[in-house]
Amino acid sequence: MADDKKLTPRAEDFSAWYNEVVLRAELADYSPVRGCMVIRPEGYGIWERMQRALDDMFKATGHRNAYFPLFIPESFLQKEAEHVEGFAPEVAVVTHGGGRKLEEPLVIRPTSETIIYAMFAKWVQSYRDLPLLYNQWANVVRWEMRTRLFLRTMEFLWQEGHTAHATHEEAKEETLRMLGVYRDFMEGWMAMPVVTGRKSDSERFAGALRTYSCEAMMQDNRALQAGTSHDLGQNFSRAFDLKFQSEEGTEEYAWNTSWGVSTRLIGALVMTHGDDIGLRTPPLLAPTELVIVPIYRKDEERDRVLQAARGIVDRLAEWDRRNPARLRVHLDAREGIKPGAKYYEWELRGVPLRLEVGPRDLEQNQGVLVRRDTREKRAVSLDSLGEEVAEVLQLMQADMLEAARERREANSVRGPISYDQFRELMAGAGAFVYAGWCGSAACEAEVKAETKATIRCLPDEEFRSAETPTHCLRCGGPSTDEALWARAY
RNA sequence: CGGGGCGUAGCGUAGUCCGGUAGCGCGCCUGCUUUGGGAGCAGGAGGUCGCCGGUUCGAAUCCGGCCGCCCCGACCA
Repeated sequence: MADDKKLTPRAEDFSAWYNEVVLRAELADYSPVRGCMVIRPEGYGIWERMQRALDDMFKATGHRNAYFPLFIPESFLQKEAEHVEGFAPEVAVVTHGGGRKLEEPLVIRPTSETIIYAMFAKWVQSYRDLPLLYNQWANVVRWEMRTRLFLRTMEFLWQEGHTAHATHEEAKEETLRMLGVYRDFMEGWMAMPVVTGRKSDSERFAGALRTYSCEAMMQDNRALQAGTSHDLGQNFSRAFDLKFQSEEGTEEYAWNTSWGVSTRLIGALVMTHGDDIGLRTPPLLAPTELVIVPIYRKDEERDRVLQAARGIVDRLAEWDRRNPARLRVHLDAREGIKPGAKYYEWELRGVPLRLEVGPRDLEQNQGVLVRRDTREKRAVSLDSLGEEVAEVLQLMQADMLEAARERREANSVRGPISYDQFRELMAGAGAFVYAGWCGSAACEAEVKAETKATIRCLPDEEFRSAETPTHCLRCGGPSTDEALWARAY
């Protein structure tokens, strides 16, 4: 960094900027173990708020939490052919325990389908036992070659939903319902717009019939897969003998779904909303929504201002008890640090609102309220502060989503595009390109080899272009699906 | 695992070519003065120069080996 105090600008080096924000906002730090990370309180606080919101949404759609073990017998993984093939290369295996070699090695879960459906098989006999709607909050391990803070680490935190149903119809509904829940969360809580759709076969989850995903655009115009929902068909129920007796008395295999989002979402949040000053946290996910910075010169002023600031905290707490907004307020009463230094620090951390309170303000029974997203300053009366703050926070939440949506649309390309134009675009600024696809894996692979871009998804109807593409982006043959092409993380 | 780069204080680095007292900025500690957008002054703490070995009177610097990290590829939430 040329200037120790400033971040590398996004336009100069997006990756460097991202790392600096994560480290300096104290979201996370590198661990002594290669590829692993420590999530620090600032980052974990965001994760806790994500967890709370998602968990409520899962419960509201009928799911219950459970916990399955970290260790899985190696043989379990072998039972579903595609699943082993997909995960074997990145699985960590425990071969020794208690000073002895294990008879059967244990894999550390890279995902829990196998052990969960093995257990489901024990618990399900009749159609009356279905559906089973489970979720678990857990850590998983995947032996990644190249890692990046939050986006790809060898161990990460996530939730994985696993369900079993009597009919494929019901399982399909569940798969799409949870994709919708993710979308609602990402847009409503993270203020991050996503494109939903189905994955192509080559991007499908190992062992799934169909995979659906939420794809978000980061500020470098690359795509980030933010969440996936899988229709597993009967692949795992057959592998683990998850059968039930139907109403008609016949023996049937259950239909499964699984779906997950991870701490990667914190990385998505940074890359969606961060600016050259630091993080910008959407109010609903901010561990602290409002920071109060007292301003004073002399000792006499300090006592007066701090007392008033504490009064404001109390009044907001009181206001909070009467209103559902649940304001999270912090008073920065540290001495010996100038107000300006505090501003920079809280802006780096992404706290949505700041209230400056000094002697001049108190004379007029007001404070200066500053928005982190627009940095707009406004004097507000201390009498109506609760209402004012709640209102601005709500507005910010909406504005941030809208700003992110506008940015995404400004960097999306629709309509006829030549392959040369496409290559140029992918080599340069990047974009979400909606274009035709002939359905062949070969074309998809060639595009990837030539441009590093992949099919992020075959977008759901509402995201498709008004004019359906007629030709494949790569081969020019007849298009069977409109695809969203982009370089991805 | 293939190609490239780098390991010097908590962080960022100079010094390495050409061997000779290990320096700077930020941060940290103490004191005083400051405090409406990153404070100033004074004093101070902190280093087996990644590790092991060799050459030499003498190695951060030269030589050999090893380890680790970063970037680019193949793999991925």
